Amino acid sequence: MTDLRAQVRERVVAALELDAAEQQALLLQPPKNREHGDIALGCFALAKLRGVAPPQLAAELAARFVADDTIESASAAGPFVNFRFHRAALARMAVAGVLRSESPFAPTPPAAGSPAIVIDFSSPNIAKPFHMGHLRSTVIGAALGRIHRHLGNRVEGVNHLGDWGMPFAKMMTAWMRFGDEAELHRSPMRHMFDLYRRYGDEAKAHPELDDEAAAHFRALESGADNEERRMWQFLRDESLKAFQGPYDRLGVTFDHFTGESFYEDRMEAAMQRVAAAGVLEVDDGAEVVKLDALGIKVPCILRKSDGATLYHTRDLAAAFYREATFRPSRILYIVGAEQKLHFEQLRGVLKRMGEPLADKIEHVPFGLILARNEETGKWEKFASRGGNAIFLDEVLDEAVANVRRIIAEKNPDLDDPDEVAEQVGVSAIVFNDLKNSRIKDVKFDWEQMLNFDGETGPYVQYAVARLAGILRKLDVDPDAGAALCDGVDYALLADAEQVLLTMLEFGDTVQRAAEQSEPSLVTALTIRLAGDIHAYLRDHHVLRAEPDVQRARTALVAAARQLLRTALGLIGVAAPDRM
RNA sequence: GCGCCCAUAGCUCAGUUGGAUAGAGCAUCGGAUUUCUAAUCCGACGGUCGCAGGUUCGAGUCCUGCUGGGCGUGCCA
Repeated sequence: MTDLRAQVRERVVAALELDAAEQQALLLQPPKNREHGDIALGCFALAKLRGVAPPQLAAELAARFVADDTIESASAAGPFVNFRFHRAALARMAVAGVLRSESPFAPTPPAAGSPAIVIDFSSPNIAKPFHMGHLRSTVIGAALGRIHRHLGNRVEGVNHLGDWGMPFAKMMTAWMRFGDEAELHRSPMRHMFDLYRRYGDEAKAHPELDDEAAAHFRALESGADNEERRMWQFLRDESLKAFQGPYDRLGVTFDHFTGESFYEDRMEAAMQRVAAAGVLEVDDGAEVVKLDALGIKVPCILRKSDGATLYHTRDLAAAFYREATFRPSRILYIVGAEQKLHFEQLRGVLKRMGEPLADKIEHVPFGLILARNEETGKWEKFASRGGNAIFLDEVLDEAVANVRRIIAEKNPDLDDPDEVAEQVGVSAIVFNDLKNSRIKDVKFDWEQMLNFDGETGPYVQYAVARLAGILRKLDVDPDAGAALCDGVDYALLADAEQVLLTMLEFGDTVQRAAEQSEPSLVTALTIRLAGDIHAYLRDHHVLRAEPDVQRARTALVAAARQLLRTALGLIGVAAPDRM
């Protein structure tokens, strides 16, 4: 609620002549019960600083406050002061703010020379199909990228592909042992997935396969132009081609496709830096950095006893590279919560080296995707090897097909049902993933995922479609923007205060989403705004309204549609005007 | 064993540096459509916020212990 807060804050600071410390303690919040006012100040912290009782300070502030043409009143209620805005001012801030593309409703242009936010996300392992497990990192990272760009930050989105190391070496081993040339060229990803499962089965009985894989990895890392290298290149190319499908459907793009292999010739320099800092030790033949002093019991291994590099080695080289190339203020790693230790170790190594870079490393963890075990009824982690990995395309197709059925039933005359079904279906899956706090596990439930009633993507999209429908009937260009503000009497929108107040929370919400790396805050706001709109439209007709009222409501409808589209856009959800 | 995360309505979840009477959706039940898209709206039902202490004027929120579930725990990523 950037605008409301700022205005009240300014007035309170002036009324009470607050010093810097007191201003820090000034906490403005929307009241739980909106009948109290539009924004409230709990006087507890402030009163403590001044050594007076909170109700007394509240009363004093309310008495000193002078109403103006923006803030209508300030009234004390016990230890709280409730501020109320003139309804016209509220409407003007929200509706004109949106339609005139003012901050924070429109993207802020990036400031010259501002530091970058690097976002390491998606990062699937090559030679494996893109499955549900990859969805979370992909949509959370993409949403955070858009949110930061909206705020005017420079963003470098990096797909840190798993195209190096043992997982890949295992795939290569499977290929050399069980691969079928014709099959590979006919359906590369399918064949690779079969090989992957076969390796898993065979390795149980024959652990020596892992030794073979390790040998293949050493051969690849030797840099020689050999069979391993040719295989690596082929599988990498095929995988990237295959991944492009899901990325296109999700509308996700990257600035860089620098996978682990990119750091092949940068790891040596990174190792030398660690050695030069004097923190590298040899333990059981491996080169490690001990982190006990930082409270991390497990040392960070940077080179195996057989000389091969590891995940940590590449992440360290990547951190150095990104620092030098992008000059970032933050490097966000959108990686599952189960890898928390990995990033603590990475930070730990940098800390022990005395690198300020350590504080820029931010692991943004998220919960697992769980499947229901039909026998026990309990939620369990997906066993990707057990063959119950669900391909993303499969889920998207199912959602789209379901939308297609609903369209046939509810809106059979729609011009482009397949296109709309794709938009709505894919969005439903993305929306569902970004709905809850990212740290929560996502329970993969077909029934719930395909139910489009209530707090879902289609619910919010439907609000946009209703709003667009009204503008269409009015013969108003939905994107007319500022022109729609002409001659509007904002006082006539007093009955839309719930919608307006929610709209005014947008700026603060986006800000918090960026700070906390929590896109679900934006998702939740779209649900609330859509709900407010749906409720408002029930009792407030636009087409049948008197001319003055119609003009004001038209502006409101256009602004609400535009803001919903902006907010949905941030989380990667498209909003068609008809559905 | 140790470390970390989670626990709020039957289910899935919100709850903003601790603040006013703990809120939604799903499910169930009841109602609203000659009126801008009923993928909607309105209402009802539903809570010892896992348990026990503690800090505080005030705790779902902070601290300690416990219980239950999950994840992780040197040569995988």
